[in-house]
Amino acid sequence: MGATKTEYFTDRQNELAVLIKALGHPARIAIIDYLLKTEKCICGDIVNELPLAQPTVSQHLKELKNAGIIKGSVDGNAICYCIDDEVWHKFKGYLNGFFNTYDLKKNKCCYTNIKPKNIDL
Amino acid sequence: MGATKTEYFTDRQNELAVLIKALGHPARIAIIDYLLKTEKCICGDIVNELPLAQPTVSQHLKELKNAGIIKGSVDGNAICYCIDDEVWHKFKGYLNGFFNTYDLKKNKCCYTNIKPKNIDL
DNA sequence: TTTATTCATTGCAATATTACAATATTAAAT
DNA sequence: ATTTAATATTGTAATATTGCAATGAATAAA
Repeated sequence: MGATKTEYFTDRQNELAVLIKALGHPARIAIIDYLLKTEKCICGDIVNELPLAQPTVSQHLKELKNAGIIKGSVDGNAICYCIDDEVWHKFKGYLNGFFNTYDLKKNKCCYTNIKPKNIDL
Repeated sequence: MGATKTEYFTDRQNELAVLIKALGHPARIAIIDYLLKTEKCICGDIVNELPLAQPTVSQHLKELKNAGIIKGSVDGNAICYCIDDEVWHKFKGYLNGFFNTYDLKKNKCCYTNIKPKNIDL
């Protein structure tokens, strides 16, 4: 035990979980924030921007890269990291499916619609 | 060391990371999938739907509840879980900010635009 | 009031994540 | 060739997550 049982879930569920999980840390949100707001996607700039040591940032970049969300290219002495267009749009599509489904459903939940007298936990 | 340094990040980065992290597991994606597709949001139905033992599902439900994504109400002998409308929309708003920013940016990344001759890692 | 039923909690083992110092690697500059 | 600069990797400690059997708590049914 201890390891996620990915074999029991659908490909979509696993793929989406990998992408979402990779974003599920404030440092990695901060990295994406930075890549979205600046033209400078050099690793050293990201390291300077974040309040973490260089190896820690490198590790977070690696996780984002493993999930496919960012990609890196050699730029002389430095590494340039940027968002992977294809993966980003796939990710966006998955999430749109999620959130649009909810809108269609119009929150027909038992708490608000079926059992109004129930006690909130 | 070992624990996330939340104090160094913005409230938005931390809040978003908590929401995203809570979704970052295929079982929890599956739970939300189920809540989105059915009217029956009874805990036991979720347990039957998932390929995991009851205590494990209970724990996943607890994590989604702790993050605020779902809420539960007592329904006699059972517990009814459903998506929290307010949190869900806040979540959606955060994510829209993310993905719309990228569209505006039009992927002006060093790899594709600035340094076309670089080698992909 | 027993006896089910439903769900949560506890306790535990396995595994994964987070963080960083120290070190390695690679390319640029001298 | 040596040194410098940028980034990755390794090793390690602390912490968190995943999963489940066993047990507990609360309500419903008998």
